Parts: sequence; C-alpha cells; structure tokens
Amino acid sequence: MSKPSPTARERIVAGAADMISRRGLNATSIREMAKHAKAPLGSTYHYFPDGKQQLATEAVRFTGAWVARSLRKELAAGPVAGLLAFLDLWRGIVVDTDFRAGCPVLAVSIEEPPVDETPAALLAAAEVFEEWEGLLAGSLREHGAEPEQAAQLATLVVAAVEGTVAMCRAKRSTEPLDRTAEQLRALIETAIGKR
Amino acid sequence: MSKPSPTARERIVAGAADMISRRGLNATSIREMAKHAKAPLGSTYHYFPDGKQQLATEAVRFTGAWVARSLRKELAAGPVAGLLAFLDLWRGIVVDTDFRAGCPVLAVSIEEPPVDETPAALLAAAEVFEEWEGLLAGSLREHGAEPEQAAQLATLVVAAVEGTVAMCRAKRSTEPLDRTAEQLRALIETAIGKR
DNA sequence: GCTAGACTATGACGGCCGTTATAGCCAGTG
DNA sequence: CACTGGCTATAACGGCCGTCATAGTCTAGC
Repeated sequence: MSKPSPTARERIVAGAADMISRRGLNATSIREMAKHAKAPLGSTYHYFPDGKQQLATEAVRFTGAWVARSLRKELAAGPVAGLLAFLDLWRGIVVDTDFRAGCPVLAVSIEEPPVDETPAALLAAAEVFEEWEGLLAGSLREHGAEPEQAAQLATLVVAAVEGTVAMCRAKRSTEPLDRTAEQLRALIETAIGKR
Repeated sequence: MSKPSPTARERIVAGAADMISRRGLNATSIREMAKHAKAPLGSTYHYFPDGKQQLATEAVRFTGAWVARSLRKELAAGPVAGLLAFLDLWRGIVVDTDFRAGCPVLAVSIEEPPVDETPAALLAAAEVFEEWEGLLAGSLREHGAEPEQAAQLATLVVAAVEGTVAMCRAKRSTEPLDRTAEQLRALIETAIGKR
C-alpha cells in the first residue's frame, strides 16, 4: 500500500488520456469518459467545471508528466538509454492495446482549433512536446553534442517516434518502430561521438 | 483549359481529404463534407453508397496518390531533392492553412477501429504509407544505399515528417520542420555516400 | 446530533450524427 | 415526343452530443 488508491478525479483523467489516445479528442465523449472511469457524469463537471477542454488539458499534461518521468529516469544512463526507454514505452502501449491506442498528445495536436482562440489542450500539447525535446536535448548536450545539433536531433526523435507509433497502428505491425529505433540509435551514437 | 473542371464526385473527395486532415475522421460529418463541396447530402450517398468509410477511404487514397505523384517526380533528381519536396509539400499545407490542417492519412491512422474488423480507410492508410516508403527506399537504393539501410531510412523519413507536421500544428510554428529537415537531409547525404 | 460542503443521481435542453427512403428534376437517347 | 437513368431535394429515423440545473446523499467537524 505504498500507493494510495487513485481518487475518482485521477481515474477520470487517466481514463480520458487512454480514450483520447485511441479515438482522438473530438470523438471521445464526456459520457464515455465518465463511464470508463466508473464515475457519474455529474462528477466530471464537478471536478472539471470548464468541461471537456479542461479534462482534455489535464489528460495531456498527465501523459506528458508520466512520459517525462520515465524519460528523466532513463536519461541518467545516457541519451541512447533514454531513446530506448522512450521507444519501449510507446511500443508497450501499442502492443498491449493490439494497435488500438497511441499518443494522446499527438491526437490532441491534430484537431483543428476554433478560428478565434487556441484551446488550452492544444497549448498543453505544445508544452509537452517542448518538455520531451528539452529533456532529450539536454542529455545530448551533456554527452558532447553541439547545442544546435542536440536541439535538432531531439525534435527529430520526438517527431519520429510519434509518427512511427501512428504508422504502426495503421499497419498493425511494430516493424516501423523497429526500423525507426535502429536509425535513431545510430544517429544518436554518432552525434555524441561514440566510437 | 488543359484540366477539365472537377466533377462533383472529385470535389467531394478532395474536400473530404481536406476536412479530415483538419479535424480527424470521426469529427468530420458527411453533412459538412457535402456542404464544403457544395454538393447535396443525397449525392454523397449516391456516389459513395457504402457511406462514410468509403468516402474516407477514397480521400486517403486521393491524398496518397497526390503526394506520391510529387514524390516520384522530384525523386528523379535524387533522394535529397525528393526529401525536400516532401517536406515542402507539407510545409505548404501547414503554413497555407495557418497551422490548421495536416495529413489526412495520419488522421485516419489514429482512430480506433471496431473490435471485429479493420476499416477500409485504415487499410488504405497503411498502403499509402507503404507506397511513400517504397518510393523513398527505391531512390535511396538506386543511389548506393544498402537495402536494409534504405528501408529503415525511408520509414524514418515518413514517420518523422508526419510527426513533425503534427508538432508544428501544436506549436503553431514551422521550427520543428526546419529542424527535422536539417537532420534528415544530413542523414540521407551520409547514407548515399555523398561527400 | 447537526449542519456544511463535497460528491452523486437524474433528467432535461437544443442540436448534430449516419443512414435511409422517397419523390422530383432534367439531360440525353430513341 | 416519351422515357430512362443519373442526380437532387427533402424529410425522417433513432441515437448520441456538451452542457446545465436541481435535488439527493454522504461524510467530517463542531
């Protein structure tokens, strides 16, 4: 019992992240999110008074923090270890869900915002990408990469992994992840001057 | 008048591709697709008797063929030229739509399929990715890359570009595309032994 | 025990969804 | 001219949507 059982609020956020990662934001209804978390519909508007946007925003941040935690931990062993952890994390999600789930941050990123304002969830998605890139770029710099090279490579890694996960879902195969992993691993090893 | 004015059917397919690339499949209604193409709702079910799935499938194939055409043409000048054309094509879409549209193939790829079958549109998305990868890989092999290296690199390029486009939308900036472009260009030049 | 405040239960609101059915128009062929 | 077949127009079907309102239940602190 080192971990307290999650509150209803936490269950809703985690469940929302899962459902958004499967169907996208617009296609996920608040009723389904509530049911998925075994919470009453009224509770979602109690915990998230700003409605769907707030819930989506928290789901994005929840996923962002979860991945960043894993990334931070594994990057202690170097950029290649971090990359492999990043890849394995997404590979696990894709395989465990039989190619039905992906990344909720990506899902939120590709929904058209209204003309007049930028939704909070989209801003959160941008921040999450920025955080992941920052972690990778920092580790690359620490291991000898030039700052600009590190920034470019970090962006490439995040983008490639996100895109690869989507391709794996379409093809119902992990082969794209295998190929991307090999290329990125070699690229990082070169960038940090491993020989 | 070298090009005949598009038929209503073509307008619907092209419009559907555009709308799916903005909002995702589930969030795009048939009524809106019809209105966007200035076609009556009844016509969509006349031209596409199998409904939304058929329309989505044709939209994916339409985009796939359009991109493949551009890719084939530019790859004649070598893999780097092909990469730059691929990047510029998506950059144009993202910029021209003020970061509101992306790739409809990616959008279709990240929608959860029903438990019992795989939707036609998802199969089409997998085929389109395969086609783009094949074109790139073929050009890389022709310019001296090892077959396995070519296949891996082609997958990385497609995945990275798709992911980068999504990141650009979230950040409302083309900087991710600039970074990814630089990294991929260098990578391809190395792979084909340019010096 | 009592009360305040956190949470739940329930139902309603207008609105859009995918799909189907049916009747009408209107070109082109004979 | 009639008429056929491609296309349109219109309405309807059941169903789910996001959101809000209201009344009920439960628990913690006095």
